[in-house]
Amino acid sequence: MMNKEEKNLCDAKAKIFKALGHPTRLWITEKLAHGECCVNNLVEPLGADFSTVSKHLSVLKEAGIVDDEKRGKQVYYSLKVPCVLSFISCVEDVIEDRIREQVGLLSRRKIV
Amino acid sequence: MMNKEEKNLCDAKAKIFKALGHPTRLWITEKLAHGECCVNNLVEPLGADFSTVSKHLSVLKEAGIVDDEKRGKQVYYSLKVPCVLSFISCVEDVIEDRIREQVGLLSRRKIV
DNA sequence: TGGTTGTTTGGTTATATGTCCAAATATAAA
DNA sequence: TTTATATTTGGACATATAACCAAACAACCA
Repeated sequence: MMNKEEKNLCDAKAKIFKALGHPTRLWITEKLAHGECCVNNLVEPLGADFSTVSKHLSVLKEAGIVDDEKRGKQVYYSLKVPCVLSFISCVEDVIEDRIREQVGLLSRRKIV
Repeated sequence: MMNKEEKNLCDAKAKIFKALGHPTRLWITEKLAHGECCVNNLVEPLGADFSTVSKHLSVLKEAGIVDDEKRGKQVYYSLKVPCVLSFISCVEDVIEDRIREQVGLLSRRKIV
C-alpha cells in the first residue's frame, strides 16, 4: 500500500507524463524548445482550432511544462523545463528498440 | 503542417508518455526498476483488481516500456528501458519547481 | 467610442479510458 | 483427470478527453 503523500507525488508525476501524452501537446513542446511561440503561430501548422490549441497549452501550463507571458495582444508560450527534451530523446530510443525488435521478428521468420 | 511520417513518429512518442501518464502505471514502472515482479506481487500494494493490474501492464508492454516472461504459472514483468527512470527524476524536478513557485507566490502575498 | 485581432471560456458531442465482475486460458499439483 | 493457482480477456458502466463552434474578454488601433 501507498501512503497519502506517496500517492499525491505519484499523481503529480503522472499528470506531467499525461500532459505530454498527446501528439499535439508533444509537438508543441518540441516546437517551443526552439523558441517561444504565441497561439497564433501554432494554430496554422497544427491545423486545429484556436480554442483547441489554447486548451492544449493550458494543459501544458497546468502541468508546469510551459510558461506564458502576455505582451500586447499576444500570449507568448515558452518551454519551462528543458530537461523534458532529454526524455523525449530517450523515448525515441524506446521506439528505435521496438522497431529493431520487429524487424528481428520478421527476419527470424524469413519474411524479410 | 506535418508530413505523414513526422506525424507517425509524434504519435508513437506520445503513446509512450501516455502509457506513463497514469499513477498506477507510473508506480508499476518505478517498482519494476527495483527488479522484476509478477502480477500477483503488484495487486496487493496497488489494492486493485487482478484484471485492472494486468491491463495496465499490457499498456506498458504495448508501449515498449516493460517486458514479460512466463515462468511456470507466473508472468514476470521487468523494466525494459532504464532511461525512463532518468526522466522520472526530471519530472520530480518539475514538481519541485512548481512547489517553490507556489511558496514564492504565497510569501509575496505575505500569507506565509 | 467602435472596430479589429488574438486568446480564452463555455457548451455539446463523440470517443477513449479505467474499473470491476465474470468467464476463459494456462500451468502445475494432487 | 480433476483441482487449484496465476493471468488474461470480454463485457458493462461511469468518467474523462478532445474536438469544434459560438460567445466572451482583452488589448490595441482608427
